[in-house]
Amino acid sequence: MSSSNDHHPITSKYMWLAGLLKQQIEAEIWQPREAIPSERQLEVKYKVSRPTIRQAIDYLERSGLVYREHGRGTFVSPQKLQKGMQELTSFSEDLIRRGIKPGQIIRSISRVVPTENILRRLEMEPGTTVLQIERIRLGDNTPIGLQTSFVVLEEGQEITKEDLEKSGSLYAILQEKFNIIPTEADETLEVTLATPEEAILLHIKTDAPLLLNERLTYNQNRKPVEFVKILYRGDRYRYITRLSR
Amino acid sequence: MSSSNDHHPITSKYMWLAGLLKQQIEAEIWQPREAIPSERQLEVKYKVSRPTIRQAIDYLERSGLVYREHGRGTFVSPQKLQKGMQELTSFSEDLIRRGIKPGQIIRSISRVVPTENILRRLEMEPGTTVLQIERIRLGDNTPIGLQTSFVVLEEGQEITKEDLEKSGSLYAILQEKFNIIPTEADETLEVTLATPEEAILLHIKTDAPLLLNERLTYNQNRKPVEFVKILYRGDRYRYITRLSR
DNA sequence: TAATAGAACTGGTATTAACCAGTACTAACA
DNA sequence: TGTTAGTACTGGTTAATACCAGTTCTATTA
Repeated sequence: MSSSNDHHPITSKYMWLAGLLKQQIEAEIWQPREAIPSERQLEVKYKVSRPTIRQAIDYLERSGLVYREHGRGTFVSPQKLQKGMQELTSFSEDLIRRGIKPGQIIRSISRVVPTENILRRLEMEPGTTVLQIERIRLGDNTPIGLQTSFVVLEEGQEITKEDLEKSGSLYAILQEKFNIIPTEADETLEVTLATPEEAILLHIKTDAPLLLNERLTYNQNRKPVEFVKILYRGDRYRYITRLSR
Repeated sequence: MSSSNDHHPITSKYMWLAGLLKQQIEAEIWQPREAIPSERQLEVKYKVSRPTIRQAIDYLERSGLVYREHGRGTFVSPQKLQKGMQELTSFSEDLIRRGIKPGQIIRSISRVVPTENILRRLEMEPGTTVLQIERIRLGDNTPIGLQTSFVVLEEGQEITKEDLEKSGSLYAILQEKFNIIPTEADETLEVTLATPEEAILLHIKTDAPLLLNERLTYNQNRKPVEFVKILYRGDRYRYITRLSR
């Protein structure tokens, strides 16, 4: 099971075509709002049938790289570089994207029986254990957040401190070690004030305002994967997301 | 082929099928995680070709109503009622969904020349005017947010105080009066502290923590439609969203 | 000259037909 | 008895073909 391609594994002809077109769009062969070749033209050029062409363009449209106008053509979306911002991201992917160097201090990592509330949210049987990970998140080497994760793992599936220190990204480990792929998440954000303990860890004053981010993550089949609580320093973090309908 | 369906106008056979399946799913004909009939079975039952069946199921899958497993079948997603939470919503749609009665006090509505910063974000020519709307947002009749909207409107396109008071939703007015449909938005959330003026309007103390939500909304073709700033009372509002990749 | 009909493009929908690729169960085999 | 190979399901991919439905421009017409 070799990789050889990260974003668009060539598993099918339409994915190969989509990757090819994506490359050209990113190389700015066409300007934003400029039309790409019509489906009939692509059909001739790449010698594939129109259904396949349309499948490839469907994919690009869903990814937000192009938009279609009936009777006019298919056009390159403006806003280069912002691609994928709507994607479900991990903390480290998120910071890298903004040009900030991510870092972390792992405070603890152990199997625990979570509170009833968390157990219910993770849709688990009473008495089951989850992996709890407590981390201090750094941005350019200064603390910006306190994170506590509760990860649903079978008996025998374990993640070590070394795994986390090497990769930095929990999502990358889940995918590589256990083939668990987070695909959807419900998030809430609200304002809270720092407790004395939190204040010390984040190098701020007690009662300083914090951004509390709670996230429940699901895999492909809507099974809960992880519940996370992150307390961000109000003065050093801004949450960014993209919505669509 | 009667209507009886509001969200999915019957414009095509696959949409008709999708609506039909959606009704059955919502009527809980099949339990969550239970398989719906296979594509070949549906082909016979509804007398449509498999590509059409697949188009309908593609739509349902994107909507999050079902998920597919290669070699096993297509299954009903759990979590009824949460459908559409990932959608781009207006403030009022948002509150209704949570069972809170939305309300508003319109403080001002007028054409203004916005600041350079906002002009740039809305991708407009210098000197152009936008419609500025200042509102106090209410939840169950108490203030929970201060909202300032900057809406891109052509000369002649106007929205009156009466329009807003009647409908309550800016998005509904944009769609009905001018056929402008917001489809995507970039949002940021951060913590700020209340200025004396903001404190008075929101019935809180100066320097109380607030949740600042900025949103830039785009239409189908990625043209900016609206820039909004909303200051929420930290003690009365929790932001909810859904992410997916 | 201005309005209009139509041709020639664009993407959208639908059908037919094969075959590939996972999954799960069963019957034959060692 | 336990393993294995087969088979009959599932969804996934690709093709060839036809026609529908918007958009744009041009050449004809009044």
